[in-house]
Amino acid sequence: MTTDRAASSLFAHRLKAARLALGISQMELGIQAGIDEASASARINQYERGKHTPDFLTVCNLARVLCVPTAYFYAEDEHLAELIDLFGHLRSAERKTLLDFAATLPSKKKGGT
Amino acid sequence: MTTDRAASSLFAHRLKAARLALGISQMELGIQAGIDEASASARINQYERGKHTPDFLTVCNLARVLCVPTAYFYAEDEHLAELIDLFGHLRSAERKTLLDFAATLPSKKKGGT
DNA sequence: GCACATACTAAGTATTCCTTAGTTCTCGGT
DNA sequence: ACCGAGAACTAAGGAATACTTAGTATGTGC
Repeated sequence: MTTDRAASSLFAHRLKAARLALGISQMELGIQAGIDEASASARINQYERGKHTPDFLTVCNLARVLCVPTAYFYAEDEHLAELIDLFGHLRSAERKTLLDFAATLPSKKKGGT
Repeated sequence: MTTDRAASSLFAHRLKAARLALGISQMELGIQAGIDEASASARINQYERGKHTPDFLTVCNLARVLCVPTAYFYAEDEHLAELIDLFGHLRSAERKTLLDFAATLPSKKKGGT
């Protein structure tokens, strides 16, 4: 399993991908996320290179700037990452519809009652 | 918005809920997640009370024990948390089905093409 | 009351992050 | 080729946070 090794780079990878999708610089991302202008560039770079990991509040701010749910950064499964991203762009009614549909699908185990 | 305040307790809340759903003690959860027996109880308690936050690798281990995707702990939206949990119990084929269905739903903005 | 399991906490040590100050890389203009 | 500007990237130390240890509280059955 690559879970251990991937753990340190998963967040970094998703952060960089989301930033490039928006087409802004590391410094700009940091500033818009509320980081001091003097350290924004260094910090975002450290995050994207996997050198350091931000605390949860910072991740929330980054997610807001990048227009993805916070959970997106922690999705190990690629399909799950996409699903979370899509969910973030839905209205309340469609979110409910999606959830209801998911509940109808057969689960792997724990058949329930 | 309660995003800021919730940030510190969101992980704690979801961790406790998932542990209780499994019906194991704080110490047992910690031990099964690979934490030293001597500090497992204290650490899990600190996590559930929002006193401290574990690093990403530890979160992955906790998720494995608790049978939820890692991203589940970071879902701000309650519906999203449920969706992630359901996704975790699906087989590969059903995951794809769910993702395809999500893609058919109308998105909030950025109508795109 | 006692014994045991579980939950919880304070405090010091250990570890990690944030800030600062800078270097390297890339590219467009001349 | 050279220069300048913006972007990416890095080392190192001070600042902040988590982990370990040791112990206290709470609840339950005997």
